[in-house]
Amino acid sequence: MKDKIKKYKQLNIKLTPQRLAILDYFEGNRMHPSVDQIYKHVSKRFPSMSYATVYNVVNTLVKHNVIKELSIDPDKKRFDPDIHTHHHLVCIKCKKIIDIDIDYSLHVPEQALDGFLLMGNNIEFYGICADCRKKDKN
Amino acid sequence: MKDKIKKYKQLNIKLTPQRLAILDYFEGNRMHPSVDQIYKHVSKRFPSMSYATVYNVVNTLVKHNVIKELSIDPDKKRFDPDIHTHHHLVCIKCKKIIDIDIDYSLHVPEQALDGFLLMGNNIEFYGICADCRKKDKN
DNA sequence: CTGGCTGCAAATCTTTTGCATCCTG
DNA sequence: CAGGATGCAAAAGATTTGCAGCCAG
Repeated sequence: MKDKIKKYKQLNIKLTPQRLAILDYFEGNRMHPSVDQIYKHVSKRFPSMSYATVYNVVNTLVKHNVIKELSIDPDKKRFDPDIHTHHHLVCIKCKKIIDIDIDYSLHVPEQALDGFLLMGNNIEFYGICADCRKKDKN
Repeated sequence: MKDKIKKYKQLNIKLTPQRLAILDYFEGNRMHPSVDQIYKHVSKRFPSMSYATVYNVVNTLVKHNVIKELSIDPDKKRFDPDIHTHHHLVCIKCKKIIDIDIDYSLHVPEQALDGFLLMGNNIEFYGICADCRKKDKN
């Protein structure tokens, strides 16, 4: 508990109860939630929470590099509390996003870059998750 | 010209002037436009064109596998008339999207898949494009 | 001729903004 | 105590929908 607070303090942002609730929700959360999901979850214990605050908080956290904004779902932004480089399996049926922790070092030839300064890459593997495959069989 | 019509007829969709105008705009277009850009371009020659029609048409084309919806830009959907598997360089400054035609065969170990049925992957290389690098130097 | 398409307006959803009030540091 | 954060409502964008009239096949 104390550790958590200490960890959050390093972020150099004001720690309000709302922010702590959202940080707690992200803690160890592997579901890459949308603002909507964050709001629904956090507002249970925090009925006064507003969408604007959720947006404010996630935007702040993105700016401070605590979470990452994902553009995997074209319909709404989703957020990833794991900021170290990794990739994703994306289910095209239920839109579940699963972390995948393999390091691929992809080379792009100079000629293809044509002056582009390469800084990194995101790999999105798509397909159908185990759950959806099970459902299909029914 | 005839070829184009013939090609479009294979799509098995009604060919309206609006659809032809949008298909023409996509023809050989490498800029991965958003609905907004499509509307602005096509409505020049087609002042009666409405946003709803652009949305209808691109959704139809996506369903018929003529174009691909990209989720690279979290703020708006963008569309790619090149449906064969390829990847992208994405400029984090101007959001320009550049095609990259290298085939990477990425293996994911069974154990990481854990029942996930893998169907393909998209790789998004991010960085800063030549144009933006030039501008920065000024 | 007929079903599907267009165009318009309204509705919906996501995200942002303005502002008064509140509270952390 | 001050500056930044919250909460609310309103605004701004993106996208969808309902529906009457139109037109490609």
